[in-house]
Amino acid sequence: MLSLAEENYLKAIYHLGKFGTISVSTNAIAEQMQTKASSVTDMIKKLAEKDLVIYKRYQGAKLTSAGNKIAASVVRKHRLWEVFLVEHLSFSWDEVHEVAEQLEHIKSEKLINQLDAFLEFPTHDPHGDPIPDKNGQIQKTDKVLLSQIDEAESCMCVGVKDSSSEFLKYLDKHKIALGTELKVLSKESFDESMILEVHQKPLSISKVVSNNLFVKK
Amino acid sequence: MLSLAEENYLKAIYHLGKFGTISVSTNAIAEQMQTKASSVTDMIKKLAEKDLVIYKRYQGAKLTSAGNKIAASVVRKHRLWEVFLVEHLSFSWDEVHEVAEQLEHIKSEKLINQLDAFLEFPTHDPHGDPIPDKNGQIQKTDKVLLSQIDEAESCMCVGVKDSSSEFLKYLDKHKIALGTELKVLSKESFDESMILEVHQKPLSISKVVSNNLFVKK
DNA sequence: ATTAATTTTTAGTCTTATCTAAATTTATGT
DNA sequence: ACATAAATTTAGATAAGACTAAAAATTAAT
Ligand SMILES: [Mn+2]
Ligand SMILES: [Mn+2]
Ligand SMILES: [Mn+2]
Ligand SMILES: [Mn+2]
Repeated sequence: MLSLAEENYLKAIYHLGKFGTISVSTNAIAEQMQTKASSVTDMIKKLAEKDLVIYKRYQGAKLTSAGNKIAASVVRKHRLWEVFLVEHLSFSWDEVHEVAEQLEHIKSEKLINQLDAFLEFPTHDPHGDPIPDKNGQIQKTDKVLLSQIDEAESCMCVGVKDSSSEFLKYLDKHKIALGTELKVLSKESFDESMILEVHQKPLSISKVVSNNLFVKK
Repeated sequence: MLSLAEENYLKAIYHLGKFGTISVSTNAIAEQMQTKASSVTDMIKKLAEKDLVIYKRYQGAKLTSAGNKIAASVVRKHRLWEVFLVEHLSFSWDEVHEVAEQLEHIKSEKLINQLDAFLEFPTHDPHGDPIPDKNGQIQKTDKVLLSQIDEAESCMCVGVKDSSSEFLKYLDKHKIALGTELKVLSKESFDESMILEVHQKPLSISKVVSNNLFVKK
């Protein structure tokens, strides 16, 4: 049984390693975990000892299939709890992350399977991120950043890249939620800002925004 | 903000101290916590430092009002989660305790208040134990042990003193649940066993059972 | 009132997870 | 190729929470 710290390190490597093939650098993990590189070295040695990561000195760490499975299970729990908080406890999407960070470490197979059923087997969390299945598999979607959309094209908001409370509140303010239809009226090449049509009204957004909003055509 | 260990010690003292007035002995806490007396001494010193318990060397520990409030809040969370697991996630009453031991440490005011509302403000957990309110107050009921009931009297099962999985499964087997009506047909003075009428059928139970079942007349 | 038994505390050690500072290895620039 | 910069690891320290063994205080028994 893994400690909370071990689970968090695996999750950090999972998120940074994107597709499992790349080795993640010590410094990158340190930044993600808000800790020091020396602490990371200690931990990845321990995880390597348990065959959860592959570690070669000065070469960073990569999840093994056992490590990937555990990390995916933690992410699965995190995202299922986020759905629960939004759907049943009236949390808004900018409030759930902190609590889910705690709930993701609760250890009970039955709990998570029953929660999954109670929520009617959701496929995505409130931020549009996919929920891994029991085997850690995620169904990848064809979402793309809003900044990639051409002028005059329409699309639907399906996720956020930056899920900070600040960005989510910005979206709330402008009535942009998952499922909202967007149309790109024009793009300014100078600063890469855009004018959108949202709910029949024009809205000017900066590149920071279009680069953090996932859409589907 | 308190650590998980600190919260568990406060809860142990809360459960052992019953009405808050009595000092709880180091050994009693050690047994409850499944740890050694020396570890308890270290911890109650730390809790005394934080003004959560009153500690005098060789005299055991007693919760302060601040300590009592925190302990009651942990118990509140434990019992609310137990209700959630039984009512919404199809857990049986003998499966909830272990998971609630973990969930009781999740820190979020909003979470617990929303959970309370979602559950429609339950007053008792699946074992018949009262749920403290936001201020740590519990409404005491007039429940009594089944062993105290006289021959020919009827009563209703309202709680269990022993909430071990073994005892709960024994009750399940004999179709005794909270709300079940019981009638004492006879009492054997020799071994203090009883014959009950349950669901229109006679059932012989030992003193161990009648001493661990709370009823209301 | 002593002695013996029990309870509690102290002293010292261990593990986990963190840190700082110094040493080492790898990457980069000329 | 060599010097310098950056990244990573090692060494040593610290804090929380647990343990064992020994000492001290309290309680019980004669
Ligand atoms: Mn999150
Ligand atoms: Mn999310
Ligand atoms: Mn319980
Ligand atoms: Mn209970």
